[in-house]
Amino acid sequence: MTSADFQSIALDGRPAVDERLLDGLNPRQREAVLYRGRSLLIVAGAGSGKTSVLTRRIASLLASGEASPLQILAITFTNKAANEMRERVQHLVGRGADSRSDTGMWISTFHSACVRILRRQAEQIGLKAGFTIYDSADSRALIKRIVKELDADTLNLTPGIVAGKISKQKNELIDVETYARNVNTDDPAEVAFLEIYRRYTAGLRRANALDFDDLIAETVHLFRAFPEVAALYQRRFRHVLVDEYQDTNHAQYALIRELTRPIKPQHVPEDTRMAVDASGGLPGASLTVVGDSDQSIYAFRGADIRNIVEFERDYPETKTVLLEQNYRSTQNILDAANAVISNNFDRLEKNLFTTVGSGHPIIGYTGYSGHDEAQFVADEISALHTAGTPYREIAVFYRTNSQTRPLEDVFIRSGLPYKIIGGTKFYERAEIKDAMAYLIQVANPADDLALRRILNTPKRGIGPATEAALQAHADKMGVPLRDALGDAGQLDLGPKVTRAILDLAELLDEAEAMHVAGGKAADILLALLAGSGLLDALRATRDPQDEARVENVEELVSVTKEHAKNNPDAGLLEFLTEVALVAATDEIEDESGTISLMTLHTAKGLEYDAVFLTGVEEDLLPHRMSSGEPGGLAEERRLFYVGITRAKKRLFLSLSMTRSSFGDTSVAMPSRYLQEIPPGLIDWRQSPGDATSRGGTRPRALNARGYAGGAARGFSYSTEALPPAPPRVKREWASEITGKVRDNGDLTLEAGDRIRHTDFGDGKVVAVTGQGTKSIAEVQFETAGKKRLLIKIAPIEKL
DNA sequence: CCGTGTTCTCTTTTT
DNA sequence: GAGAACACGG
Repeated sequence: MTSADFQSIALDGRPAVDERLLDGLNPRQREAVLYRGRSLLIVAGAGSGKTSVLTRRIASLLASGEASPLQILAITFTNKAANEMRERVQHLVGRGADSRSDTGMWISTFHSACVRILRRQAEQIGLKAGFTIYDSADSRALIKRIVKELDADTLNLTPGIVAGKISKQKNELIDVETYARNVNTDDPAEVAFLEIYRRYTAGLRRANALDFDDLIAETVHLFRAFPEVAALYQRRFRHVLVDEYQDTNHAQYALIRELTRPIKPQHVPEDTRMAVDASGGLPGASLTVVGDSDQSIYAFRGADIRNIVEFERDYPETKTVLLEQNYRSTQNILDAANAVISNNFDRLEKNLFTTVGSGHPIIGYTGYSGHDEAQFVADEISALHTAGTPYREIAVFYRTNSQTRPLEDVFIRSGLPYKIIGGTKFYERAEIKDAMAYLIQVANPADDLALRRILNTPKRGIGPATEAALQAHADKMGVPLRDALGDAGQLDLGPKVTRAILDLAELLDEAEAMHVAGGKAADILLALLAGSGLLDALRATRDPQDEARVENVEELVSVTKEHAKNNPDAGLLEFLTEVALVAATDEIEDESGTISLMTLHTAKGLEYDAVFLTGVEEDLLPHRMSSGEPGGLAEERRLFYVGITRAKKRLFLSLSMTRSSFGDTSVAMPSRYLQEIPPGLIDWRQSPGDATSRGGTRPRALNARGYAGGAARGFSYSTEALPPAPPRVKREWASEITGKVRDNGDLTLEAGDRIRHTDFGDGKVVAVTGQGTKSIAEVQFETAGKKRLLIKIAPIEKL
């Protein structure tokens, strides 16, 4: 591109772009595709077609010749989003957009992009290219060792707290030395934390390893310490685009900042064909960020909502485009979403609208137990499926992973095909981590953590005492543990143990030779499995679970083979990198005919015809843990908002009167956020009021529309779609939310007992099911018919 | 050193 | 209610 081209585009801001690229876009979206300038902020409400805008923007840059694929860097939140974007761009421009090869554009996550940069530039920051990426469990293990060494958990420094604190420092780009300079030496806890942080950092260094947060932070440090390295990437990436910008943390923000800095004249090569400015330097790359502060749900991970709210301040010449038209959901769903989110103050005013019409009402249901709630979900899914909704278009969301259990129980019993996205992942299974540890140790012999994991797996008689002896020897020689294995003969250990250690050393050496010679992950893994006897040991036991473990390890072998097939050039390192960075959503297969179960967090960015949002209860949504933190309740509300806006046609909100956690069950109350939805939008199959005081099966017509509650709370929403409010009717369950739930204590009933209910009068207990607080009595009333009542909280007395 | 049985923590969300 | 950490006996 010549200087003249650049100028003309910058001035009139309207490049000549093939009309077909703009097909079907509304004026705002067109503007977002076509604007040319230093920086662009696209505030994209949920479902406003931002992926479409982003892909067309990239395609238009390529099609008009303003950019070559090489000059594009697009950052997404997940690998799945990256793949999808790459495919769509490819489809639009009709040519290769392969980010894997260095000739293509980079469309990847923050973490993948940084690993690519760091593997190339590893020496500069004192690492070897084969560095290990520690996942949270690995970091936790290392921290745990250190905490134990220092006996630090005595003063509230548990591994979990320390891990969170270290992560926080790194996300704020505060390294150990910076932290040390500002530490309050009078506070023993802070001093202890500093020492842990120091040893943790040293431990990672020694192991030639980086944790998740390091991937970003170290790249920023690299760019700041070596301007000529930064210039390499600044010259290359002339167009930087960031998706889900609201969830970037400070380190990620700094990374973008470094990448888009103007390039100083001394870093501009003589022969550049790019447009230099008056001083001989190059202007910074153009930056496009897309985000929605209403969907910021990762503050706990350091995401800084200010990054988007204050974007215009940080990049003063920024153009802002607001996308409010929603192409995903029905008006009913959007009304609910708008009403909920409008309770958050301090936000960019935004109101989603659609032209598709109001659609179905939102369906609500209150179960007696988590199991009962799950049964409702399963029944409705069966009905939807019968009516023609494919399973893959149905999703069930929940706040915490522990809520999956009753859902799984019922789904299995109902024969519904489902897949849990995230949760206990394949790669977190012990046997997989064992096999992976062999591979990691081969790729990175300095990784003591990986070696310790496999030292005695499978059992070869190397216990804690032997490990300590090896470690002592390694420390004395100042070498990694791995190098100590070869010296086992000098350590005065038993002949059997010595033999075992030397065998292991030999096996690892052989595998390392394969790796150095460019061997494939699959071949190396097979050699390691055969040589170590890991599979044989699992096959030999009588533990029935080991059968599944064998299958899992075999599955891992297929994964390595599959990886080699898809990436012919990839070796062991590429395989390990990919595994380390897989995200929950990457597991979703679009073709599969299964229902997707996932947390609200992993639901972000996805959409389904029918969405079930379960566990809409106090202490769950908002989660109990969130109420203590500043902004916690607002973030939980955004989480609820994200969940609602995933639904295209049907939305189901459900909760339960009781919830079991920790083994025993407790009474749950409806979420405060339910009150924020205009009551007329929800058709309660069984409202919280029905479930507590009326025993269920209340005629639906009474619940359907027109309760006056809610409006009093002062939120604004379009009333046009609703019928006029009838004269004030008793608010069905408002008081139940803030007021106390009735509690019958240890009242126990059994079949044959006679009871009196405040609404239904006298009746006889037919049967009692469930345990403890969950027990339900089936009662035949003299006048009201048969009802199911939750014994602990129903308004009843024993006669 | 290994297996078994017991107690104790733990659940927020994740790249 | 599960998984990890610890204690104890072989």
